[in-house]
Amino acid sequence: MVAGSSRTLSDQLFKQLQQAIVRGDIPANTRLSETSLASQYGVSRGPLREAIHRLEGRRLVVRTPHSGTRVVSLNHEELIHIYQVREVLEGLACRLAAKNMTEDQVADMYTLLDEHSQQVDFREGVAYFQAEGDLDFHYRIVMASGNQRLIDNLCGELYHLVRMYRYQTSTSPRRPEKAFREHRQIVDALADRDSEMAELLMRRHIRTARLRLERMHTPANNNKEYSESGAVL
Amino acid sequence: MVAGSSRTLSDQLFKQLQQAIVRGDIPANTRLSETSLASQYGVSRGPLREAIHRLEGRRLVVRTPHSGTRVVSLNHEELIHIYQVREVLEGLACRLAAKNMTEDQVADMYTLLDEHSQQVDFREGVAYFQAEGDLDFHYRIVMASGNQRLIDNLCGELYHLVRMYRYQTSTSPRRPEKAFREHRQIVDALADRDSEMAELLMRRHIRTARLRLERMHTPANNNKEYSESGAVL
DNA sequence: TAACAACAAATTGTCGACAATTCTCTGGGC
DNA sequence: GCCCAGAGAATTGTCGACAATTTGTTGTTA
Repeated sequence: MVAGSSRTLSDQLFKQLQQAIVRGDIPANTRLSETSLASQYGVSRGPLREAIHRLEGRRLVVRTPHSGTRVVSLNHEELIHIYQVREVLEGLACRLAAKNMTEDQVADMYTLLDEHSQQVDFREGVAYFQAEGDLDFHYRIVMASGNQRLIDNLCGELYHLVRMYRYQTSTSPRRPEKAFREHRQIVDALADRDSEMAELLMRRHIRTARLRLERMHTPANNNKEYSESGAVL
Repeated sequence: MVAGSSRTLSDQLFKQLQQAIVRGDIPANTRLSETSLASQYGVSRGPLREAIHRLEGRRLVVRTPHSGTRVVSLNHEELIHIYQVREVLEGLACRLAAKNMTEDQVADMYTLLDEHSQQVDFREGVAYFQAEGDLDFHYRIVMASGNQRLIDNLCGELYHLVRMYRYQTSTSPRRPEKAFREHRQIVDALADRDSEMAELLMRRHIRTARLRLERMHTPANNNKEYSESGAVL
């Protein structure tokens, strides 16, 4: 038991397993054996079962009675569905953030944009940095919304799933710059306290990503799980 | 063990407890003792703990380590937050339903409207019928969206919470008729396959309910749980 | 050779007991 | 009379063992 010293074993296991799944250490569609995992983490089956049940609540694993639990594996359609939900939820987050953000938080957003503007120029490893930076960007706006339920939905569930399924946007290498400009527009709207515009821009920003996903839909990769790779926004 | 014969004890307990909480048989903020509940339902603590963990995933109970779990109790602000999320999610559901609904489903919606139009006239017990009918109306649209994640979010979580916290709209007795007209407009948009209009109307419909909630906010009832009563939409 | 049935192995579901932590109540002191 | 400390009780957390169900295999039969 090395990291994440929570109060109870179940909490520790929950965090460890969640991190392992999101980071890809446990690949999608992997079967989670209770006995082997219990011995692997050096605990009994009781706390491990509870952790798995909580992962099920977060929709990170799927459980079938008497049969076993598997790490969630999204097909093309399910990923599109997630982006549809994400579009409206982040639109709401942006609208609320425009009202509730402090001036300091707005200033921090501009600082973040400056950091990203430097990274966009580097072609090496831009996918990874841009991906993490992008999630950071969205993360901050959601946190500033002040709506705890919205925060839980996005940061506690959807972002984990999105992080699992990042795609290389190989068809359009100029996408990072466009995404960056969109980010700038969004922050400008936040600074202006223009909540309507902020919601509209964020929805369009994510809708763009979804349409890109939909375009790479072929009968071949339908009903087929994706492998982890690059960034989409 | 009388009803809801699921495959496993944990499933049965989960459904029973969820129903008991939503229907108000177990009031909000009630402390759930594992031992007493276990003996009450005639099972061991193991399955009951797992059911409670799943309820925690659905956000119907709140658990504090080593201290116990309580039925969720929403204050005014949290209920507003739920309606904010509901507004955008149901807007999305309506937009998708306008595209995906079959002609038969549209016809069923008109049939449902006819049934409601008769109930609206009855002043006796109109709150209850209107409340259930309203949830039925929204429920069908969400189910027709075809987005499973959206369905889970709304029907599996938010609706249960909304059902727990229904308010008597005592300030405006003419609200049911207005709500009914709004429902009719929404169905018309669905029939026209006008997804933009459908989303806009549904969002406005729920926003109206939220604004009514916000108006009945006073310092007295802030941070105070509400009791179950009538309908808001 | 293919299909079906019975058996065996593995895995999950359930239970009761023990350990650790928290809350409460009582007693003493200021 | 009020506050703090400590012991006790109650509740939750954890564990190992047993029971029930599913799955894979093997053997038989058409």
